[in-house]
Amino acid sequence: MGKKYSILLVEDDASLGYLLTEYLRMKDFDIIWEKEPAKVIDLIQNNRFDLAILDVMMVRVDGFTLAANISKEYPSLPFIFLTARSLKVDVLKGFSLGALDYLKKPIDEEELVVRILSLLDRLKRSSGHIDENSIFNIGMYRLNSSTQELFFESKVVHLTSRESELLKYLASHPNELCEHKGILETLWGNNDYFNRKSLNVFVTHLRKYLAQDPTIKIENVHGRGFILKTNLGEK
Amino acid sequence: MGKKYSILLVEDDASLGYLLTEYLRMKDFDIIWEKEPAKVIDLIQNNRFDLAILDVMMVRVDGFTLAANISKEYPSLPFIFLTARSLKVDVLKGFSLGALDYLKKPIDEEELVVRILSLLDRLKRSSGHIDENSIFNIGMYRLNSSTQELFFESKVVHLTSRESELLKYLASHPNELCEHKGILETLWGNNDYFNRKSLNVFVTHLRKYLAQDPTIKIENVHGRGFILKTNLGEK
DNA sequence: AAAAAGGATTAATGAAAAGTTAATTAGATG
DNA sequence: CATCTAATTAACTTTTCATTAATCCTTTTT
Repeated sequence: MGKKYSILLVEDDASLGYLLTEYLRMKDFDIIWEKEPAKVIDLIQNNRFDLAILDVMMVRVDGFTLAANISKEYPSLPFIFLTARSLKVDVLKGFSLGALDYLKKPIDEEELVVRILSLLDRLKRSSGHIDENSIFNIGMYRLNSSTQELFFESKVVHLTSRESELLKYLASHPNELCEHKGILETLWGNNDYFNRKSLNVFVTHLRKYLAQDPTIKIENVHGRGFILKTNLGEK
Repeated sequence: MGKKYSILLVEDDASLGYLLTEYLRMKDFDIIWEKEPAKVIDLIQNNRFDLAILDVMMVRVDGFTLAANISKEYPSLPFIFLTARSLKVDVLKGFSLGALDYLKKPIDEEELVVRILSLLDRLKRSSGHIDENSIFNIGMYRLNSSTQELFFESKVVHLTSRESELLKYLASHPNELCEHKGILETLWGNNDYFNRKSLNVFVTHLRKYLAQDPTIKIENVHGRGFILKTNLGEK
């Protein structure tokens, strides 16, 4: 399955540190807990982290200074703050340093986890990889792109992989123009005359499958691409 | 001079809505405040937003349901929740619906702004293609230059690429002289006798499309270029 | 006022794009 | 190797749209 996310927790408070470490580990993160801010840069140098969680109020060094150092050396490492200080000026400072979130104590572990996952999933997605979501509602149809099945009322049609990929692509951007280029590069890896011809064939296939719901339609924009329109005729 | 971010605020509480609208507008966001959840989908259809801010507890519809509807039709529109309910289960639900953040009342406006900016700046960076401003209001018409659609009342006209590009160019400089040279070089890449003839043909097309609103008009300035005049007849 | 240049409008043309159906190729499976 | 399946290619039709042409109208210049 998906690889574990790897997280660096910098927290000099023993009980909170222990609690979070255990909880996050239970939630299937790879987590390293460092109590000593001075050792952090070294740690980052020798490991690959997806995210750093920094306490703002630590005894030896404050989290802001630490964050500044980290992002100077490793600007691509995302980080969030954890803090008892919920002074407004601190929140603003946290974000101005480039933090992706700023959580106030008392920390709710579950909330921490969903915030972390929301952040990391989004980062992963934006860094080029396709989203894993496999169920798409398309008008009265439903596509399961991992089984390549298209449901309508009680019937099921098994799509071929190309058909399914194309429909998934369109359904991921409903009511938006999907340019030829984007489609071809995503599905075929390149954009040449013949693949373009292929694309037309698959659009025809999909239109045939989707013909039973008049509120949706694959439209062509001459010379540009296709749009999957939903909600046609709604007021 | 980066482009303004465009934000949809859905909030049925008049005083909070007013406060946030004014504050965000002051902070240089383009903001549309909608009190009526039922009208939201329509608004999204007719505008381009960078972000939606949804109140969770509204009288008619709850924000979660609204969010679910929005992200079904427009999954690429990012949204965050704003709420008095800080029940843990709600926070979790909010994120599970795909929210990018979940802010608890009382809202600190400054914090709201830095969180919004943090989100949007990151989205912009990651999405590669910053959705060029593609919606233009032209009198009673509305152009979506990305899908090449021109809306008037409930009707839609599909423009050709040239028509759409030209109207976009004119609408980007309303009430200003657009010189032949500029138009031709932008749309055709060069400025010769035949392209100029072509330009005239497209101006005629656009005039025909835009004929139903007497408050706008494409005027010619002899020997120089064209002007898209808006607000004609207003005092 | 006549001539010349610019502009508006409509229609004809031709090339490219899209749509469709069918044939072919390639890859898998047994 | 025979069979099946799915992607690609081919062949052909239809549609779309930018360009060009033709004609008439308007503005500017002389």
